[in-house]
Amino acid sequence: MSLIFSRQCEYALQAVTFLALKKDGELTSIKELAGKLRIPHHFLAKILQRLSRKGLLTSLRGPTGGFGLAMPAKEMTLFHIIEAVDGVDFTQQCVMGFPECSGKNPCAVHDKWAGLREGIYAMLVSRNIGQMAGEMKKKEYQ
Amino acid sequence: MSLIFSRQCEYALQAVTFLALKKDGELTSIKELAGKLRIPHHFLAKILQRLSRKGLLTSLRGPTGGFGLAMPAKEMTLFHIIEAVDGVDFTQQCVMGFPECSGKNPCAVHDKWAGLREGIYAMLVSRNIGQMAGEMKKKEYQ
DNA sequence: TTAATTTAAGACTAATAAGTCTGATATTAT
DNA sequence: ATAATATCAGACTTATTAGTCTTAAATTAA
Repeated sequence: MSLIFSRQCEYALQAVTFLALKKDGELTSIKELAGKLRIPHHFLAKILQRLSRKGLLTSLRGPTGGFGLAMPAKEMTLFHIIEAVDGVDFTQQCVMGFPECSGKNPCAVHDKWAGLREGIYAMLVSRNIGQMAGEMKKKEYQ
Repeated sequence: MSLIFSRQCEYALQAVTFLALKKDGELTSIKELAGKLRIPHHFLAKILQRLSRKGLLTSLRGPTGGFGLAMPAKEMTLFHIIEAVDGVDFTQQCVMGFPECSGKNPCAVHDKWAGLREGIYAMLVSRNIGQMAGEMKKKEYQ
């Protein structure tokens, strides 16, 4: 299997995008999120709690409780989420896994990959959750 | 964790590159490969057998036996190896994992990612094992 | 022919990611 | 106060990937 981000990370992005569609300050329960996004309830809970501890979400217990964005959606980049959930090791290692590969001793795709990776990074820091949510709204996902 | 290719796939690329450094038609044992590349012997065996079944390597049993490339190194692309080991699902799915995301109904990074993915694909089909091996030789890896 | 060496094959274990379950704690409304 | 509802926390199970072990079959050389 080839992939870039973990399933946890994908779920995180989807959940946060969903939250960005809500009114400012409004809280959404795990139950609603899990139901709408078809994500296992308790699994999603762990992910949201993690984002909460990282300061990306706010949470409140009890009835009327739930989760909400801890900052304006336009300020929360994809990179924020990915960094919090998966970490950013992919910006370091050799794609081909050659142990000796480095800037001083590059493999044959080292420089090419560095360029592509830079492109991925640029995408992740330039796109924000607000844009993701905007596209959702436009296409009438919900 | 963020990654692109599985460890099996990385090992495969390294092993095939090593084989490309050998004289044409020369066979190399798993023992030598595993030792030089620091890959678990039996794990590597599975990988090489798979590449063999896929027609990318030739193999021979017994003393003086081993594995060799089934085609000229210049004709074997990175994509050949990756396709054989990991498959090429990454060329299909939405990076963010949005289930509804498609060409008709793109997420906010759909088109941007399509471009980056195309760049990755282009790299994989344009670079061959001969080039990887050439870089190895030049930098005196062995 | 026999012993040594190597790939072939598949069952087995270990590590990690994904997902489930249970109980505690906080908050709200009755 | 009490019941209902929600997050919080952690142990637990399942699925997948990584890695190990054992035996068989093929090939070579003495």
